[in-house]
Amino acid sequence: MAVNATQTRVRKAAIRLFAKKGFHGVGIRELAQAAKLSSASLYHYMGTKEELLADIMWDCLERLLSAAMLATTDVNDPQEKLGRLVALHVIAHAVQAKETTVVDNELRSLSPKLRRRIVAQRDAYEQLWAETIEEGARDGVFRSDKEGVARRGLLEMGSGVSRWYSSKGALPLDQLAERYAELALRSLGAGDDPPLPDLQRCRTIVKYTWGAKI
Amino acid sequence: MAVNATQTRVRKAAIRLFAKKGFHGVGIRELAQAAKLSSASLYHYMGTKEELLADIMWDCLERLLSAAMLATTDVNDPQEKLGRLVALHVIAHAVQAKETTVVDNELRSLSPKLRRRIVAQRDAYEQLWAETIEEGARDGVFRSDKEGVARRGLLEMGSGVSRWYSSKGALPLDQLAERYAELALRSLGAGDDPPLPDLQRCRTIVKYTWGAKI
DNA sequence: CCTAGCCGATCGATCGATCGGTCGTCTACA
DNA sequence: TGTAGACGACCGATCGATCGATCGGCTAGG
Repeated sequence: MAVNATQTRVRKAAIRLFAKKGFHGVGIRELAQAAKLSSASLYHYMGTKEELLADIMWDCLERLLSAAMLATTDVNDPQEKLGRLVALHVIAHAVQAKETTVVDNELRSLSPKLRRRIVAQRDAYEQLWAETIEEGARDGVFRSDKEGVARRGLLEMGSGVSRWYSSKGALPLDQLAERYAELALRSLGAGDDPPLPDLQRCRTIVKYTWGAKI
Repeated sequence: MAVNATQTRVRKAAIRLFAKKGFHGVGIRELAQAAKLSSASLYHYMGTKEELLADIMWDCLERLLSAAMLATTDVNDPQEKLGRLVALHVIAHAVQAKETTVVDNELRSLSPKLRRRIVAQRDAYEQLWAETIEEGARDGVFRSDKEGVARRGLLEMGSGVSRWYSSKGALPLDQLAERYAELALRSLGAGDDPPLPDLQRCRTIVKYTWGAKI
């Protein structure tokens, strides 16, 4: 966790640059300049460059996971539950596009040891989706997705939002999330006009989890 | 276009390494070693490292575009047309996972000048999807997608296949493509049991376009 | 003898990281 | 209250390694 202003500056700069150019495309001198520090001082606020990357990814995934749990713990209906997972995923990927871009693209830049920890965190998040889809299949409201094709497809679809979403775009964020939830539920066979999730709650949770923004 | 064995070796090595580690994560010495050449000799078979990347991306997109056109020119029914686009996209991303990974991830590694050419090619490909969805909406078989949300979502969904598909996985390629076509058509509101595209034709086209494989 | 194919040696630049330090600010004790 | 000393924040200089790229020269088949 970033605890002071300078450390926050380093993190913010790293997120922005890693998202834009990729981990290996950013040098520490460039990072230092963006954080208004010398490259030497950088090392007062981070471990190695790779550890900084892992910290950023871990932090983002932790928030995503806790937000998803917060949004679904009190829900039993699989349709509402999955709708919220999709909406939350989309909203997070729209509002925190840079962080999620780093999480989605830079796993390969981590050494095996650090990567394992991050992958475990990601798997925990995906497990929430898997369970929800399974519940829905058991209840007969979703088609079976034993092989995880739908789960993977829907996750990728939602993650793609971070690649093109713009707050100045044609579609307000709520409608975007709604459309994706709709798309997802329909693709799981939940009928042509599936129930839509509690968007307001999802937005509130995102706001709470990441602080300010939105 | 690769014209001789050595040039092909360079291309193959570059595709494999760029897909695995990212453009900036691969040095020319490493690339040379993988292609069984000295780093100096590499430059007999390529321009700069960046031009090599652009060549690879251009080549892959050109094949994808021509395959998509080949698969749809004689089709009028928007459902069949989109089903074929999705199936082709998925099959190509499964069989040519490394190439498509590079195309999807490394646009940011290109300088503006080279990037423009590649983006134009990609836009032409996406335009095929946009037109097909629009036709379907005009015919009343698809929901409207004026803002391109569904198009973008479905493209990202299909592209994600290259990230996890394995020929040793639980699902045979045909069934995978079928499931994605199904998912896509349902999400566009084409009913709960949409017609499935001519998979055999899609596979044949992929085989023809990339040669051997599959 | 020419040329295509190939390489060792090497270029200047940049990489990630570390060194020995300076500069204030804060605290503890006389 | 005065001051010695510990400390956090920060940086210029520099480390060895590697980066992408180029050079001149060797070799073998036509």
